[in-house]
Amino acid sequence: MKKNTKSLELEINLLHERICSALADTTRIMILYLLAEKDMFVNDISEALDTPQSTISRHLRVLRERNLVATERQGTAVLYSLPDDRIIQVLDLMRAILNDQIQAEAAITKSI
Amino acid sequence: MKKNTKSLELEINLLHERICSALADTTRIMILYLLAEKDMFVNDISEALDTPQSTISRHLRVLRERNLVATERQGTAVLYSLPDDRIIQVLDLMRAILNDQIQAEAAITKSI
DNA sequence: TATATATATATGAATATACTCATATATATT
DNA sequence: AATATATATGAGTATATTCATATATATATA
Repeated sequence: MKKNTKSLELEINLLHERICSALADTTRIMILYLLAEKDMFVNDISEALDTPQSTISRHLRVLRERNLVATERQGTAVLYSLPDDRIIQVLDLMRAILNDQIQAEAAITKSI
Repeated sequence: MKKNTKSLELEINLLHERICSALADTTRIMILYLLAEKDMFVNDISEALDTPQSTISRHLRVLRERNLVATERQGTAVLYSLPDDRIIQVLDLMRAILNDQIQAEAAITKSI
């Protein structure tokens, strides 16, 4: 009987990789944090991050393809929002780990 | 007075990106889940994943550089372990999101 | 209906990074 | 010397990023 270890299911690991890849970009991380505060249109994000609309549009596409952002048309504009707040929990948890790493490193540097 | 929004600190965002990048690879995700179950030597991981030692070693280096794995020499061998279980929490939370996405999609497909 | 606006999509080009494997060498330990 | 691992290198392949530009589509307004 082959043990169907959760950690070794290839298919879900590939999806998992796709989610992580979506987060592996500073611009997309910033977009997600912006959307955590309020829903925004593409141009709002483009201005907030001082980045061309086509570039933001590509990043949004990556996030949309992985269902990390949702869209809703409002008149001529498309409003972006977060369909699942847990992605912010994920990001915050990583930040907590990061902050601890930085503090641990600072402590080592100080003690030398 | 400039508001120092947590979400827009570039420096930490770059570190954040590096953590996410480290997770954005199926092999590394599998390595982390293996190490969540027990500490392992490089050759153990290499066998478990049926992947050359040099490839595993490169992946471990990526994880080590970001402090996502810790090392401890035991005789001639080097034992790898997880210094911070929260990285598994991060991965599990992503899986939960993924599973909900998959189920939502299945529900839509069924209803058509 | 015609026009303007907002966004998506497509394409090309330049650049960069990452992955894999194979192979070789260096280093630490027994 | 033998073992375990790290490190380095090269090659092939693949993917991602950015920007610029152009076009397509949906909607609102005149």
